Amino acid sequence: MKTDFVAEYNHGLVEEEIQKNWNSTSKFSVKEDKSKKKFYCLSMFPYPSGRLHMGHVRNYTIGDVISRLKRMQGFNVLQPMGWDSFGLPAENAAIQNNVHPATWTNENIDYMRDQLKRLGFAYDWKRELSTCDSSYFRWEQWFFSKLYKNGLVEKKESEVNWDPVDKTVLANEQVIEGRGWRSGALVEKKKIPQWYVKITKYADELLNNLDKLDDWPESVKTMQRNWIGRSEGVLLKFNVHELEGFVEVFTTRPDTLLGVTFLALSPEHPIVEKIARDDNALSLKLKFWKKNDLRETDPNSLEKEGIKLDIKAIHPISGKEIEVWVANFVVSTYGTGAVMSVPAHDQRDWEFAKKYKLPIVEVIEPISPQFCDLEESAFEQKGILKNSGTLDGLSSDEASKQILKLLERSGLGEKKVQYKLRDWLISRQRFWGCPIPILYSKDGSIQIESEKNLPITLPIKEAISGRVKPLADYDEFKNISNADGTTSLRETDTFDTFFESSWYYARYCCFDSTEQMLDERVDYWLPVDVYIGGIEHAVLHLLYARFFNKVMRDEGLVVPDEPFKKLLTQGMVCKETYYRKVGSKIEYFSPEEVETEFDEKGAVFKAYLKKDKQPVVIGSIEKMSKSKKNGVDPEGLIKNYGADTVRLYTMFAAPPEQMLEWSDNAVEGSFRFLRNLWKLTSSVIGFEKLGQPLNYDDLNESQRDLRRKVHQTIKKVTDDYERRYKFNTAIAAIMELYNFTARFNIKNEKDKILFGEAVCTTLQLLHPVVPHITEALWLKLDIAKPIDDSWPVFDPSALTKDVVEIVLQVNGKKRSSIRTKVDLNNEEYEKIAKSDEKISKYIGDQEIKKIIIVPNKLINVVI
RNA sequence: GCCCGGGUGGCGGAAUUGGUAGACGCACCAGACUUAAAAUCUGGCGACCGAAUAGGUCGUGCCGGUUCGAUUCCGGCCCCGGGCACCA
Repeated sequence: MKTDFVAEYNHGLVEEEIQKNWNSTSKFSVKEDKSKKKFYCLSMFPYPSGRLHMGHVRNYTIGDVISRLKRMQGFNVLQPMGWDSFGLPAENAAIQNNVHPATWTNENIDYMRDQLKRLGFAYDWKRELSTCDSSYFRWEQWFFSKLYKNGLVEKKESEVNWDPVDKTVLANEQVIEGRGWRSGALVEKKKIPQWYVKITKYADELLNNLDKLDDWPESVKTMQRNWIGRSEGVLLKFNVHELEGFVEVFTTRPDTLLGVTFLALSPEHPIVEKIARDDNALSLKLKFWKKNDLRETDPNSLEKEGIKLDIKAIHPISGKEIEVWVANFVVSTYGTGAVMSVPAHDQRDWEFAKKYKLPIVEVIEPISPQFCDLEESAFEQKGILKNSGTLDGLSSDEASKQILKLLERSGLGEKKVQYKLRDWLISRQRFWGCPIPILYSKDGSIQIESEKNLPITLPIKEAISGRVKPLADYDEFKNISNADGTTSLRETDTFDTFFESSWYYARYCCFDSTEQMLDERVDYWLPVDVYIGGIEHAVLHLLYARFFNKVMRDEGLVVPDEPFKKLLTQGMVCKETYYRKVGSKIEYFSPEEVETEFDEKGAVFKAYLKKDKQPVVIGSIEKMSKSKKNGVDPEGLIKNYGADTVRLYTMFAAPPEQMLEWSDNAVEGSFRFLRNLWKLTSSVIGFEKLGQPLNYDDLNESQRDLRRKVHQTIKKVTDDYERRYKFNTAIAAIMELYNFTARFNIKNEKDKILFGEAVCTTLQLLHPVVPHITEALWLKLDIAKPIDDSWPVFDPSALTKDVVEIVLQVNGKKRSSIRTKVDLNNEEYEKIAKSDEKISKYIGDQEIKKIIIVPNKLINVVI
């Protein structure tokens, strides 16, 4: 390094110089190398919203620490970055600011790319991708046509949220209190044909493979299991003479079949809709229920209601006639949209039966005598059959088998596995998305776009006038003239943006392939070794990506069954809030506007606004957000303290999976540490043998202590980074090493050498977290070998001790401690315990029952 | 309601296999330096009793258990965060 550094730590200068060096050598650019072990470290790519927030900084710092460690350990590390650049905010910004979504998006990408570079992440920038580029999404369109040909795609009618003013479908999140979030219009339920991908075909594999994901958090796996929601049961038919047909129901409790006293159909059930056509009263009631949508109301507070239908169903076993009801508590989208009601053994049915005075027949008795009063509630557990004819006395499980056999024989029932998971609705009526490559002929037939016509791009002429409309409004996009003189209509829906993010991890491996979606390079890099991102993607993105991977595997595009070997979900970044209540409204204040007072212990007990000196309420710790005014802009912090300080603090304040509470004071502390590190390292400049192997014979006690501390720290930090992913404790250990080294007295040449070794090791251990300052200092020390060339390895012989401190306990309570030689035998330990002054005082004249010895650690005398 | 997490000083957090609870950092307090302040350095810092830098008692959400010994294991309860939610 040519710059002569001043004695003070100048973060701006250091980071600029070091980054210039990285960029000019494309240091983190990688390619496949079969001679090296690969490591693929991926952080979830951002939506280019405008600027980075602290959540991004945390996410990407975690990834960078892991990547840099693995690089130092000799792995061939791939760490790419890109942009999830299709999506609604661009469309809204476009309409508000009269710019094209692409313009807005690309400006944001440029700004955020600079921010990422300023933070010094070791990305292979040549692989950068943006999902709104046709070079990316053309392969998505190509892959969609594969799915189409394989029957994994279908178009079907479903109910969606429709905004009548904006004339567009809204996602559930965009419906606020029943109104469109932008137009404010009352949202309608509408049935329109939509494209679906049959994720349910992979339900079993998606579920079963979760067991193989040993390095995924249990919570995420549980969430996916619940989302897939597999349950085994029986699908059975109740004949209905009036309809010359039957009602099908799904049950997980066939053992309760003889307790069925009525059927309950959902308000959207086809039979109900059919009857409602000639029944005004019923039709009105259905409309009323629709208005008070069950899905948006607390089920516990919603009163169960129903209407008896004028039809009867025949019990498949007893042959008795039972009533058929429409009931508002039956969900139309699960199972068959109809249930067999067993009021004695299902709480919901019980409540309904009580209200409408329907019969309650007990068919299951508790196994062990336990109090169960059907006047109070239903008995939902398994037990012993009664009132079930020949099945009486059987256990629930045995009875279930028998009933299934009976039903199968009569053709009225069969075994069935039911999932909560539904097929994935992928069409969106939006402009800023990837067009679905489908054509409709005049005769209404559907055709997939031929491969040679891909990519189907968005009409971008509008860039001039800015404002975008739904794709359906662009005639030149929609109307297609075919070679044979006929005309077709193009599909005007675009893909759900989760489509793009479901396969980007694979595309990074062969980012520049113009001929194929994926090529043989994916075999080298996949699967991703560590995937880092927010827990909010636990189900949606992570389930879709797993699904995509399996379909790509079945297409022969990738090899592994699962895309992400380890998943690391980082916690939110939070900060304290301050507010005042003005009437019913809450007004928030940013921490900078607020002054706080401490009590004598240092606890904050009073806060008031700087400008009017009046008190404000100290609120809870919340996720950083604009509305709570508690956000911290990374850019200002980088300017003031440098990227290294920001990186150090975000890693030090909390373990990655936990919530991180932001504290400006503590950031200052991290900066202080780096400044001190700069000073300490400066004192080593010009020392001999820096970064060289040393001779460790004939060390005195204090030299051995220093060396032991160095090697203990290497051991702990390696384990914390690599196995435990606990960067906070790794940094704490390095700080301890720093404190130890700084207090070390240099008295001779050998001291100097060991001191130098300690400082160099500190820099190496810290390098993944704060790469700029450590590399700058390393260069300043003029060590030939690059800092990131190797990872220090601990020397077990350095850890040995001659003397240890032993804790002396009486009845498990610490009473004394003593320094002894290591590895004494039991008699010696006992002797030590008995001869200790304090211990003998506690023993007095009492009898010693036993002595427990943990070698080199603890002696416990039990009296 | 169900399913996951979690509860440790003034605060963020540590204690990895049951073995010295509070590492590391922040805040706070005191001292040094300074005309003064900031910065920096040194020391203190769980609570209580105590003149104490002597000694002791209590202490990891609450109640109980196992153990020589429990923040850690078991049973019951309370609170907080997150997810799902009339899923038959």
